[in-house]
Amino acid sequence: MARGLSQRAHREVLEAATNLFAERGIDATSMDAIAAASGVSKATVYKHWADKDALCLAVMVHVHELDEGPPEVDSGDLRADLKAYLKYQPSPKKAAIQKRLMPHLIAYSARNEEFGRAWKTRVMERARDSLKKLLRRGVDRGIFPAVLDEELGVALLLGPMMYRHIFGPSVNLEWLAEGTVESFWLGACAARRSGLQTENQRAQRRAKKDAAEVREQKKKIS
Amino acid sequence: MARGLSQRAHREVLEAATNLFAERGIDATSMDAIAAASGVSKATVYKHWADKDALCLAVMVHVHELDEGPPEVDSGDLRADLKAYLKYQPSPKKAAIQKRLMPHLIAYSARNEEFGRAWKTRVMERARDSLKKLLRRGVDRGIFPAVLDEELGVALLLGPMMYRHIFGPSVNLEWLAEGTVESFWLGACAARRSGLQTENQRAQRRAKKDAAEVREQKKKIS
DNA sequence: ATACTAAACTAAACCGTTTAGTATGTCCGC
DNA sequence: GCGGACATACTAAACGGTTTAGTTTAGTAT
Repeated sequence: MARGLSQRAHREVLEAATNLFAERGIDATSMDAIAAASGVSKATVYKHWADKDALCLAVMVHVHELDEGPPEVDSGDLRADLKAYLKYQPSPKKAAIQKRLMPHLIAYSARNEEFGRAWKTRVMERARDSLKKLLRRGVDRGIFPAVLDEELGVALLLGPMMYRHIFGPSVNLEWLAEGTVESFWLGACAARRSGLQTENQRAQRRAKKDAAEVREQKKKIS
Repeated sequence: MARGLSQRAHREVLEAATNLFAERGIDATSMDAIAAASGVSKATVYKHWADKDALCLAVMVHVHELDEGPPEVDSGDLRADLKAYLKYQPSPKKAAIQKRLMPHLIAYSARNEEFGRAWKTRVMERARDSLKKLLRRGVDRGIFPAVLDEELGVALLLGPMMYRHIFGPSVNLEWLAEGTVESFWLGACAARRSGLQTENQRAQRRAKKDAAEVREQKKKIS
């Protein structure tokens, strides 16, 4: 055997592609431009990735991996932990790149079905999982109502941050995170007191009950 | 003189461009494709608009004008009105087009600074104004705390809907709207009871006080 | 007189491949 | 351990074929 693929070239191309994508958009960035910017020959780029889509996916994974995500702390003060989670920003520079990259990723996802699915699950699933874990912590400690819908909770907490991300970088991040958690907190606690139950919860209970009945039926048949 | 520019051609091209943009994205839609789809010759398209960017802008304005926005009802039940507002979708067909167009608009805005600002203010300002009006109604009727921050309220209500719009069309719109309003409602009422005051409110009060002092000073001088 | 169509045309950009030649890491015989 | 042989990743450059934005031309319809 002989040499393996150059780590250096790989890294350099990813770096350049990330910057160019963030700066000009994905469609407006040619493979030639990436090769030129990275100082790696185009032929080599095509040795590392089959086509532009593959490179694109790699860039997204790369960017995503750079972002180690918010630390999962448990300070005992859940409300503070939630706020800290929403306030988290990866790093001064990385944040800027991610911010500029996001719109193009969204658009690209809208056009490329497969890529879109991969990206959404990969990127969002982590954030959602982390948040869900925090929410469950609240339920376990009896702070939130036991029937709290996790999907809804994630939307309520992540939504406003996304709104800001796309439409209003004018609004202060810290302040928005505070307000979002504060409102959610009050709402959740109020819901716990009143023993509220959402439509979705009811639907899920119905579904569960139906499933149970179906199982019952099947049992009888077999 | 002779004939003026054909209204029919103008309309037809806008229509075709809108659909193609929504369907394939802006970059992936060629002027040839637009001309072909509209049944208008390419030369004529270039008689109506100087270049692709001009047509692009016209499409955005066109789409935006099509959307008449949610009706401003006042049923007496504010909570129901809020839900109705968030649930609103323009029309079975228009909604689909706007939904598909949105990601591309976001990306286009990210690349075209000037267009981005114009679009964001145009599109968002209306939604925000409508929502703010609803919120003020709640404050006036003593349902929400008097110190309710409108900017925060808009983010809390619109954010989750946007989150769904981009990441989770899987989540049911009606259900999400219900949950969002319900949580906001509980949170706001709880805040009213506890007489809460957000950071931003405090900052604004400080600013107002400062401004008043400045005015006082100026008065003395003049 | 001018808005239109249809079609050809230009000039440039793009993706992805290929070619020719260079550099570099691995393995084998010694 | 060492040096040459070999395999292969690399560079630079060009190329093929397609696609694009935008123009032009010749002719038709209003």
